[in-house]
Amino acid sequence: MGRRREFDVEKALDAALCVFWRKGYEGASYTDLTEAAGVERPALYSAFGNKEALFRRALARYYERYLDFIPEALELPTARKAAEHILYRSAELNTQYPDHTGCLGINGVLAGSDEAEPVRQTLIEARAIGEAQLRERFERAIAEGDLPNNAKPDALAAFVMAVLHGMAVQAKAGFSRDMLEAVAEQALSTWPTRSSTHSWKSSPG
Amino acid sequence: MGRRREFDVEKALDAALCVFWRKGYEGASYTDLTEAAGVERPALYSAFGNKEALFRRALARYYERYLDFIPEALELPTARKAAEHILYRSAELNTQYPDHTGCLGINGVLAGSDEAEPVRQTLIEARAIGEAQLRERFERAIAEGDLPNNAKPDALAAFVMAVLHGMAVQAKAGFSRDMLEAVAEQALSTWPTRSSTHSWKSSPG
DNA sequence: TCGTTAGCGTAACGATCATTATTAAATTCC
DNA sequence: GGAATTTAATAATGATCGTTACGCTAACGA
Repeated sequence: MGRRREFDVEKALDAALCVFWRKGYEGASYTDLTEAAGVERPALYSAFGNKEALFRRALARYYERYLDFIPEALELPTARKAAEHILYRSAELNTQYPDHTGCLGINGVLAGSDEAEPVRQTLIEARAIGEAQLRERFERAIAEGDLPNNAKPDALAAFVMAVLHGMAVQAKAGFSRDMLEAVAEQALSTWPTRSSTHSWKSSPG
Repeated sequence: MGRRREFDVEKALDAALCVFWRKGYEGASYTDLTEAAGVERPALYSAFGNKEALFRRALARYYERYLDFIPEALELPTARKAAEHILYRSAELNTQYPDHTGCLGINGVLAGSDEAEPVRQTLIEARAIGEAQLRERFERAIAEGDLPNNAKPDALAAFVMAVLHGMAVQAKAGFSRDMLEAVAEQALSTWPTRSSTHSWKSSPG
């Protein structure tokens, strides 16, 4: 009995998911969410509860709709193939939607409101400067013969920076120094293989 | 001429730096900043300008006071030693202050206000679940002989997750899919060396 | 000692935040 | 068809946000 709902709850959730993905949890205002969903404020509240509950619903949907490659990967025959699948599919997911790049989980606490955009740009620039310094150092290393000629200094610098960012996120998640150093050691060492020959040249597809 | 300042501007900046480090840019309210600095609001405004300018000052101070190991590292004789120095010193920096873990630059857009702490915890748990799944998969790989017995599944899983987080941050900074795939490839490949023997067992100190 | 200048501190500004009372409209049951 | 009940939509809630008038106090030059 009673009046029936006029808007599609699933569509509204998808719209909210995209807003959270782009602006993060705190950066997404309820005004943003209602405008994206095309629904008035009390309608969203009655359908999902408060903002936190709505975000949790969006996060769950994100895992089942966009992070489905993780359970896929875990069933691949080798650990190497699993890691490969996750890394490459993540590279795709992080870049395929120009208006909400990155990962919802990270952006949830990494992105912010529009007013903070200048500060975000400053941090992005600072990050890029550090990476450029590292790349130049690696270019010098190639010239000095300290790195092989076929080494790619830009990819190497981007990789080290990625590990740095990853460690920073993990530290905020409570990782100990020992664990972070294990990550660093892994980044610096070769991937463990059964045979001691380690001549993979992986191809994404 | 006129009255001279009663509070130490440097101390106030240090206090603001710690608040930004812990709560991020948007998560740090002016009330938080003034309370940490032990200074009334207009005093902070007159000394630094607005919140954004204060954050930029804090960021500059962070680079010169805490990220001084980066220029240090760039002067080391080999690229490998440079990367090693940066990674291990970063592991230390990210964990040595229990009340403001991680990196100020990342936290600036990753941390948030206290009200969002439950959501942050949810994201941290979701991250940990993904890492645990990966670790279990790698444990199985060792049992199946697909990974060597001396492989450390927890470190390996943490490493892959670190690269994932790093890629997410880089995607938010505008990286293309190709660049992210280069990062993934680097993570999956061995570190390039002059000699084909790659038997580093690095020690942090 | 007096006028000028600048920092201090209270208190308020307008804007926006997430959340909800409240009233009007629509649908089902009796 | 009237009563019950759920949703829609307007508009307001109290709180907090970053920012700033404004009056008071302290220190300097004359």
